[in-house]
Amino acid sequence: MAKRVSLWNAGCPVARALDVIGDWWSLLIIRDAFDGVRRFSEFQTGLGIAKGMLATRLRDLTERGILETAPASDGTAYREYVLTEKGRGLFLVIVALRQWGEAHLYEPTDRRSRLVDREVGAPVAQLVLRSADDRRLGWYDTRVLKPDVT
Amino acid sequence: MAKRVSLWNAGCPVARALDVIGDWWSLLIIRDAFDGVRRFSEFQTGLGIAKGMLATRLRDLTERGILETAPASDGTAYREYVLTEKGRGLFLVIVALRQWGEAHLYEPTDRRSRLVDREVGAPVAQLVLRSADDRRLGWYDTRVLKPDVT
DNA sequence: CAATCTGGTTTCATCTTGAGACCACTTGTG
DNA sequence: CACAAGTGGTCTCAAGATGAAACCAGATTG
Repeated sequence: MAKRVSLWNAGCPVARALDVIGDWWSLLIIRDAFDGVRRFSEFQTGLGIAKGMLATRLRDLTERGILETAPASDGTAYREYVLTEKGRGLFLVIVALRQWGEAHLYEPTDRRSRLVDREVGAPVAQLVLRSADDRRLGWYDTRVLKPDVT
Repeated sequence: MAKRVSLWNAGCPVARALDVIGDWWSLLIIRDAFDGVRRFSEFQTGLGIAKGMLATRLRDLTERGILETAPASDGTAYREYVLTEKGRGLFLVIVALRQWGEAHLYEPTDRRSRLVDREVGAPVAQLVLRSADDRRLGWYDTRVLKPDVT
């Protein structure tokens, strides 16, 4: 049996998150959804994903409460896929991936999309992790506490 | 041909990042690396991953400059896998996933690991996106600028 | 120096993915 | 209203990816 392993029962939120959105296409679909893509065919042509894959991904993401379907906003009888509150919560995951990609995967001259402040049009600031009392924290300043062994 | 699609050439840093670390196991390996795991067998038993998979993942991550090998720190002749600077750059991606998981995938009563400030032992603050001039930004305050069509 | 541990590689069965044919229902066009 | 085209899928099949387990060489331990 080579069924894909499930991480759902891990006591680690990272593992559980990856169990839900950790596959090849999910985050790309969600990224496009943030960019305003809503229709099946838009996702399909934009991502170049096989229709079958897209259909199952959209169904899974919907079942997991990350997308929801809505009647088409243009008045036609078709459906649209829109991010739920839970799905919109993934915004910072996408931003973190984007900033890492920008910093480590592109040459300065490479063309790439940029995330800008809608109001001013300027690139957004780098994400920063802070402590509860607002000190700047690097990875070496933190520690993962295992779940309480109640 | 059902070869896995490559996203490397996308003009989108999110896609390119997912091309590098977007598969099932990579981020989990990296998470464990942040938690101090270094040895093959430690990764293997900790993750419950098949040895073959782990071997190829470690090789890929090393080739891609996210991990590097070093002589074992305990003086034996074995090797260790350690995050590079580029790999450590993924810290905020892991944190973002963790915070999303905590917020949306757990009941308040569920046992789970927590990320704390090493110095004080208190949970870290929520990540926040800010504009260049330090205003707080939500997803609706931002926009993705397509690459310049030079 | 024999037993065991570490860090893999290989093999095989099964699952997932990608590509494309096919289909029902909706819309647009005349 | 009739019909062509568009939308949103499902189904099938070949090939790639994954998981489990056997196997192995070199390092370490007793």
